[in-house]
Amino acid sequence: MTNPLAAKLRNFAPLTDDDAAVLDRLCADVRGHRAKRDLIKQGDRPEVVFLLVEGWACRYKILPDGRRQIMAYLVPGDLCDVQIFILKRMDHAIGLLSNARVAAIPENKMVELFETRPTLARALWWSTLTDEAVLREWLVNIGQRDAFERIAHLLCELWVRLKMVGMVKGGAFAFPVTQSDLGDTLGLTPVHVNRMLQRLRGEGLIELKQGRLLIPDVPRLMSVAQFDSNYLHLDGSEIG
Amino acid sequence: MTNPLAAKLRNFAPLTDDDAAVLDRLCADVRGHRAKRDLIKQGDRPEVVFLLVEGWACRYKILPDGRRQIMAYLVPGDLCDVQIFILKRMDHAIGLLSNARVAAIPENKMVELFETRPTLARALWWSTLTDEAVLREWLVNIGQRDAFERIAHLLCELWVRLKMVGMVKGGAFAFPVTQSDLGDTLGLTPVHVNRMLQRLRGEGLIELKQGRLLIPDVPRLMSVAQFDSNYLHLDGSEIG
DNA sequence: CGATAGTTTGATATCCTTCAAAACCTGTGG
DNA sequence: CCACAGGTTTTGAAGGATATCAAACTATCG
Repeated sequence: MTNPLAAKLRNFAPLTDDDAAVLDRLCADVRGHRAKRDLIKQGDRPEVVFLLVEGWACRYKILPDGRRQIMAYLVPGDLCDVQIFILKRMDHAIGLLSNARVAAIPENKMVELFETRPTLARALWWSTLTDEAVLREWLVNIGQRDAFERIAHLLCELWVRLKMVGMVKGGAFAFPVTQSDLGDTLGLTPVHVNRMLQRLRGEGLIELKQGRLLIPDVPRLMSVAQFDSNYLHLDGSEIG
Repeated sequence: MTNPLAAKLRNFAPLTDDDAAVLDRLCADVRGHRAKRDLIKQGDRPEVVFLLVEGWACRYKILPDGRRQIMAYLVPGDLCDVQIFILKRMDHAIGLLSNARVAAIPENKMVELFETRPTLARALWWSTLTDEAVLREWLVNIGQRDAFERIAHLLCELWVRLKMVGMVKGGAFAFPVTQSDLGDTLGLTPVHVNRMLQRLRGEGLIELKQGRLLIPDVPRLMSVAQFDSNYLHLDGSEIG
């Protein structure tokens, strides 16, 4: 299978075969992990950069009283924390939402790449800047939209991001996220998430079966969500 | 007055006088601006990096139907978007919450600093990483806490951040944020913000007069907010 | 000193939560 | 290959936090 990070970065700028080969070599150390395991825990000292090759993960924080907030989804092609070595301790955890294959990239390889590969370096900066833009958009989502729009908006974003790495097939993608997870990302109870998903299905906006999510009419879902993909900065891509 | 950026960065690592002088020279082009003006608008092509020297600003986004979400506060010492030149267009705006003095730093000066001043470069990376951590914590705040805790948490954060740049005097700081602004940052109506502020005052947690906010008992406010300053990564500082 | 922006108050509506239980999957082990 | 276990989804009823609307009050600034 082709490297999902390369696929993603090509949405920013073209890469040479040489660049792509460098990215492949980054993934020398790929391992399989089971769902629900933590890749890093809150308080850990960061030792490597993780690259998700297959499966889904999330950043999350647990409050003292047990409430959980998910702050990002990581899908294939996503790196976590290119710069992380500057900080002494993780202020949040990264956990797996599904079984996954994950590459661990040591600091020195990362530094070397940034120093010797300006095109790739720029593309990686682009990807961290858009990660941040996604975070900002999630804040808008929770802060301003009601439950129905919130879920719709998140699904639109995931559709675009998975499209970038070629993981949307026939308008559908694998969706290993429980309604409880959705609640913890959107600041809603699982019960209410359930009712809103029913409404989305009822209105023909999504179909959900056996862990795959189908969006029959993407523009329609985008319009109910007031989704505007600008924040993903896909200038160099057909998806926009 | 001493450069607030230098003050801030010293919470990460000690700086030499030489380093501080470099930072001072960055602020060659400082201008006064009036409250409510935008420093940059959504869709603009970024041309300079802004450094807030005096006053407050915020990042915000306006939805098509007029709802506004504030996604960050910028206080003295805060830079916006060190890396911004990689992106073609701003996906959000930066507006002033008060009259302010702002330095505009051209791209080449910024690049030069990163290439010739490794200590400062590391400190600036630290500051952008903590900006991101703040954004994540805001998501936790809106997603998981109720209105009362949300406001309390935000005020604790501002207390710490302003303390870092020496702007807390006698337990109080200037607070030019309207209740409407607060509503737009916390996903609440101004009416409800008003009632929660009354409750905070009623319980003796804050005092608010003539645009200054006093926190008589910081640990107590932190405890009602479940505030834990870890996410600000103040390892090298007394504030923690 | 008037105009404008910001704060405060009250009454009513609603979205979302809470609690509790039933139904439904999915994977695992016998 | 079936049966069971645990997690996940679904349903219903009732309560609570926050929104909405509208108006009065109070600062602030030119």
